[in-house]
Amino acid sequence: MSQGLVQERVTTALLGALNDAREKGQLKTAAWPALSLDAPKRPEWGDLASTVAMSLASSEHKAPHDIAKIIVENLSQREQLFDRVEIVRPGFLNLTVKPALWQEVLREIESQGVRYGRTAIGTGQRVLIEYVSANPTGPLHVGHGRGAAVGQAVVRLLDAVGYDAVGEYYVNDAGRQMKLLGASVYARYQELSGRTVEFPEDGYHGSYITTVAQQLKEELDRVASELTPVELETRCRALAYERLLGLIRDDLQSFGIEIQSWFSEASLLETKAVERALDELKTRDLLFQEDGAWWFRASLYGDEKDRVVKKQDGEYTYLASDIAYHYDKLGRGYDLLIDVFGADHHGYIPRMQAVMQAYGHPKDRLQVVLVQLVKLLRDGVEVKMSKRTGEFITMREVIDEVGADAAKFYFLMRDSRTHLEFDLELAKQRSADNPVYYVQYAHARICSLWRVASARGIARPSAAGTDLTVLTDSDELGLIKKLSSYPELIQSSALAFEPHRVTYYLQQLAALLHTFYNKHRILPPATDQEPEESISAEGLTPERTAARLVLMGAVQQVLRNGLDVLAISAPEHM
RNA sequence: GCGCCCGUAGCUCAGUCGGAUAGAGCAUCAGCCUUCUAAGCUGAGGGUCGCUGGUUCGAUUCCAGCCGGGCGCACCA
Repeated sequence: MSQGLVQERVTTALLGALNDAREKGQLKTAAWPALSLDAPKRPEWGDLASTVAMSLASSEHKAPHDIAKIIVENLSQREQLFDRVEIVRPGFLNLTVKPALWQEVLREIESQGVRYGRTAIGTGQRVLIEYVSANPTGPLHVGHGRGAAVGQAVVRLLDAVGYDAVGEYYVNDAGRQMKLLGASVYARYQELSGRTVEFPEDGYHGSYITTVAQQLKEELDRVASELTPVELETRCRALAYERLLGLIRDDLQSFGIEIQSWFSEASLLETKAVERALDELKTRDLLFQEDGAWWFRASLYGDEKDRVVKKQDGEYTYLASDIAYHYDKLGRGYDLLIDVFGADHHGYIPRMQAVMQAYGHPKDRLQVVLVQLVKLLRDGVEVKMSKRTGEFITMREVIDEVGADAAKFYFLMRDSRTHLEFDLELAKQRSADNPVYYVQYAHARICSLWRVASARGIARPSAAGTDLTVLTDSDELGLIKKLSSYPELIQSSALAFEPHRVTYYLQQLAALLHTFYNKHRILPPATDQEPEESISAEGLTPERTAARLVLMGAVQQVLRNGLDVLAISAPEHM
C-alpha cells in the first residue's frame, strides 16, 4: 500500500510498535490487520487516527484501550514523529504529527513534480480497457460521452499506479447493424434521387442518415449505372461506415479522448479468428449443437443459461465475435481486461465472465465498469431524447455548448453506476456554482500569484531552499494534510476504477485553497501602498511569504496532476 | 417471476474492506471587493442515512426479509 509520506512513516512506526510488543510477549496476534490511518473528523482528534487497537481486541482477548496503551508504550520514535499521542474512549489512537513532518510533504511534492501521486503497485501488469465501442452507425450521444470520459480516466488512473494500461475501441463493423446501416442509407439515397422506396424495418431513422446519403450522392450517382442495387447498397454501407467512423474519431478527438487502439470486429471474421475461438471451446467440450444451432455452455460457469453462438441460418451471433474478441485479448497477454459497459448491458457480464473461465482463466480477469445513463437538463428541465426516432442530443452538441473540460468534469463527478444529472446551463456557467471552474480557478489563481510575484521582483522559492517551519497555521497544515493524502486517493480510485473520487478530491482541495487565499495574504502588498491592517497584519515576513509560495506551488502541482489524470486542462489564466 | 444496480438534508450527490457528535455543493437567509483574479470567501437553518429484524463492544456501512425506482432476462447488438 503506498501512501503519503507522513502516513507511511506513521504506519511504519505503528507496525514497529506492534512487532516490538509481540517480541516482548505483550501481544500475540500472528498477522496484523491492515493499518488504515484516517484523517479524523474533528480537529481535536488529531491529524491521523488508527483503529488498530479495536480491531485487535478479539484476537488478543484484551480490552482495546489496553492494546492501545501497549502500542503507545512501544512507539520508539514517539518524540520525533508526534506532538501528541492520545488514546480515546473505546480504543482510538489519535495522533498529532509534528509540523516538521508535514512540511516535508512540500519538499516531496516539489521533487516529484508531475510524478507526485504516481505509484508502482501495478508495475509489470498489463491491462486493456475497452471503452466507447459505439456502433459506427451514427454519431456519439451523451451516454457515449460519459463512457468515454470514464474509460479514459480509468486508463490514466491505472497508468498512474504503474500498470501498462491501454485503451481500446472495439468497432462493430460487421453483422446486422452494418447491413441495416447500408440499407438505410441506400433507401435515403433512392429518395433523394426521386424514387419512393420502403424504408427498411429496424433501419436507422436519424436525420444524419439522410445527411450522409446527401454527402454520398454524387459519388453514388457516378457508379449507379454500373452496379446492381445489391452492389450499390453494399457500397452505401462501406461509404457510410467510413464516414460515420470518421465522425466518431473526430468527435472523440474534440472531446480530448485518445484511443490507443482500434479493433475491428470484421477482422475477426476475415482472419477466421471467430472459428478458431469457437474451435477452442469445442475442444474443451464447451460447445454443443441443438435445434440446428451451436450453443456455448455458459451455464456451466454461473450464467443463467447456455447461449447461442451460431444460429440455425449459419450466421454467427454477436456473442460469437465477442467471444473471439475476448479470446484475442487474452491471447495478447493482458493480465487484466476491463470492459466499460452501458448499465443496460449488465446482464452481459456473467456471460463474458463465463468466457474467461471457459478459456481457463479466473472470471475476475475480466472486470466490468458500468456507466449509467445521463439525464440532460436545461435550467432544471429534462431534455427529452428519443431513441426510436433517432433524434437525440449528440456528444458533439454537448461539447460544443459547454466545452470539453466542463463536459468531462461533469461526467466524472458521480459514481459511474448512478444516473447522472447534467444541466447544460449550469455546466457552462462561469461561476462558483460550477465545480469545473471552481477547481480550474484555484489553479489559475496560483498561476496569477507567480505573475504578480515576478512583477514585484519576488523570485519563486524552492522547497529545498526555504525554511518551511513557519508553516504552522492550521490552514497551512490543513492544506498540506490534504496534499499528503493525494497518493492514497489516486491508488484507491485506480484500484476501484472510480475516477469520481478524484473529481471530489479536487473540489475539496480547491475549496481549501480558496479559503486560504481569501484569509491569508501570501505576497506583501505593493510597496507604494500603506501597510494593511486586516488580513495582511499577521506578521507577513519574507520568510513567511517564501514558505507560503512553496505551499502554493505544491497545491498547484497537485491540482494539475489530478486534473491531468482526468484529462482536464489546468488553465493559467481565466 | 428471476437477476443486477440504486434509495443519505428541499434538490443533486460524497462517504460504507464496521468505528467517535453523518459531509459537500445547490437552493434559502445574513454578511464580505480602495488588497495576490469576487469565476472567490464567512456565517445560519436544514437528517428516523427507504423500512424491519439479525451479527457486533459498535451498523448509514455486513447479512436476511420487505418497500420504492431503474435496468436486464433473444438463434438483437
